[in-house]
Amino acid sequence: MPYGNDSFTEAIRASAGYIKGDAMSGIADVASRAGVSKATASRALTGHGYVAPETRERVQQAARDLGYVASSSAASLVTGRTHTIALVVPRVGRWYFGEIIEGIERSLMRLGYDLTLYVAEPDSRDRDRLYRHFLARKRFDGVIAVALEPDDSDLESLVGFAKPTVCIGNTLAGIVTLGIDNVAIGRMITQHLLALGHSRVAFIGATPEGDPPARDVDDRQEGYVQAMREAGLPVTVHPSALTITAGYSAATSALADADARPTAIVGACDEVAIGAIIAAQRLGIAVPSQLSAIGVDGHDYAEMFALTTVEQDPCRQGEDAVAMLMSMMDGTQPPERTTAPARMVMRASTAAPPST
Amino acid sequence: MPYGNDSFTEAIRASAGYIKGDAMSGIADVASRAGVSKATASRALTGHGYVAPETRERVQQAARDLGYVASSSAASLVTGRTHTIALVVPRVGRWYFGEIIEGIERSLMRLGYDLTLYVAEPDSRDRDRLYRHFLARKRFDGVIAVALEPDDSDLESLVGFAKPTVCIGNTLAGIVTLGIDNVAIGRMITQHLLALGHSRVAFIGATPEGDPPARDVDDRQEGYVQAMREAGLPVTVHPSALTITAGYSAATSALADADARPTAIVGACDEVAIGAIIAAQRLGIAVPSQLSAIGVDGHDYAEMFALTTVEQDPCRQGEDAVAMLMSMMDGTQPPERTTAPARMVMRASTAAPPST
DNA sequence: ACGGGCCTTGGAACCGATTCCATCACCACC
DNA sequence: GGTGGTGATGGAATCGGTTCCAAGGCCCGT
Repeated sequence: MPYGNDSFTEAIRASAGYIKGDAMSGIADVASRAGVSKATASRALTGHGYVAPETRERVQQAARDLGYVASSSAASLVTGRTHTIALVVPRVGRWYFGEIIEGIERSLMRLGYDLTLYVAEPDSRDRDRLYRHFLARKRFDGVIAVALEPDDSDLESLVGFAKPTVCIGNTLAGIVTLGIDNVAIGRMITQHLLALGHSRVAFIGATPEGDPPARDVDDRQEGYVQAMREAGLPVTVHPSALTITAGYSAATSALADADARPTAIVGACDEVAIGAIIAAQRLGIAVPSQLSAIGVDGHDYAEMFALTTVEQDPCRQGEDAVAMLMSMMDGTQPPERTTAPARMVMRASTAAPPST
Repeated sequence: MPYGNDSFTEAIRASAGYIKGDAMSGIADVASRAGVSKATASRALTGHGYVAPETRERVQQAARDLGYVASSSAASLVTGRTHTIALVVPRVGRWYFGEIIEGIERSLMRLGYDLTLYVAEPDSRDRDRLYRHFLARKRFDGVIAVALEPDDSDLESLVGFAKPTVCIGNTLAGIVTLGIDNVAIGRMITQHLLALGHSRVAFIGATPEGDPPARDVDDRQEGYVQAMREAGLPVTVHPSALTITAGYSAATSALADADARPTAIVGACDEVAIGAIIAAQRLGIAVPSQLSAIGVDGHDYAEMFALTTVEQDPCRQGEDAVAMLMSMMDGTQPPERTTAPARMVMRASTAAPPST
């Protein structure tokens, strides 16, 4: 007798802790309990093809009775669908990424999809493994990538997977993209400060030397530079990682020289701007009367620090990305570039510069 | 001729964007290119069973030539292994959870495992779906759950999955658990304040009415209560969510009454303690001369706020949880309860109470 | 009454791997 | 020389679903 006979499998199941073969029944069990063939049972449960309503009900009842759960390996083997979405993020710690993840997760859960999470810094050596090994297995029906900075060969393999792909927060040629208009926002917040009368405006949050590139903040910086140039004002840029702590350090040194001190600071993101506000407080520089600060994101903590900022909704962007992916899987191609909404929120961290 | 004949599948593949059938070759292709049977090819690639070294090399070369990637659905169907770990967290935004996720992800990536992420608030109605639908599919070889608060029926199904399970940060009967000793830490930080001479010590961060329970902070609170009782001092507890913002609000009202104001605050976690420090600053209460604050976690921002705290390493805990899971899959049962290390870090947020 | 279309169902092929079992070669040792 | 053990390999069964195809029943229009 071939392996896999009943008593053998039964023993395995028992040893694995299943209750009297109650769990782990296959579609054949469901079919026989409902008095139909496997084919009909499958149709009844998946909803594909014709099944008499009365038969469907009987099959579903049988499935319920047995606690039947379809084996997704078996199903994917033949359908090619995994009901899984792969999500690639550079990190999970930052507020922005956390919000996106939660938005995506919530949507997927509603749709019955699993989320496979890959965390890979753009420059890390894990990245190669990610593309050649993990993504290459194609255990997903679609990919959402956040702030992705692939090199050419990465991009090639990404396209080669031939799966629907949506990128959040970064524009990549040939890939559907969703995100705010960072250049425009960089201009907008800078111009807001200029309109208040500031002329010594510094940008904090440029990508530090040696760090992986981050297109989104680079674009905001670009917007700042454009606005300053157009106004004929000098550009001052300070590198900083995108955390409160890093923003604090960068701002502390940026504010050190009392003579050349800026009267306003553009933070690459809210974390940086908040760090700058805290730095100013510690240095005894009043905000906003002596120093204005503005950020981008709409971070949870922005209101508490009375930070004027441009709010975006990354959670919503995650949900939208999922919706776009689903429509792509149905054959509808969304526009290659969607601009997510953002709106400026005035708070008490910006004001006219000191009259001196 | 049955469906699935060559020209048909070829057409499908072509329409899906594959390059000349170059990609998507099966193990049969590899086998025939290497001049061996499927069985031998499988053994050569998986490393199970006898294969002549020279043959193995030939098969591997053939696989490389064809860009062969095994179908994991097919493999799981027969082996029952998915090479996936399910992770259940209540949220991703908080620092603690983010660190754990990153630690787990890093370990799993090294091991070639995928991570499926489920975000489910303990009390949400998604929770039912999580247990009955998502986890029931058993598309994983093991589960890591963080700060899980399952009800009895949830727990029953969790055990019923008969898969290795590790819980971080919360003790559950019959489940392998990893985490710091929250009660002891609650006592320790309270006693630290008492030793400095404080007698009006308030705890901020009790679970607000109606919020899902959180055993870890409840235990810290329990430690605080024990220490206060032992010292014969009155207990004061303020509810607060576990964020800087919430801690700020809670502390603001806790510090409002200048007469009965505490001289020291125990934060349920660092976020709350930091919120309290900010609140004190805004109220013009000097830290630490007029108010001491202490937290738990070792948050990224703790140093910046000079916060005395008890550091833990959730990232490391994530890595350890993965290691425990792997050993369980090899048949080694780790101890049911492992206490993760934590150490107190003295900074400038704690001092003797004002002499008045 | 008959051909055609629509439901409904069952039998069997199929997805792509893994692994059991049998076979065979080879060597060692009694 | 025969027996036994180990290494290497291939054929075929198997995992558990999904879907193609054939077949039968029914209703409708002519």
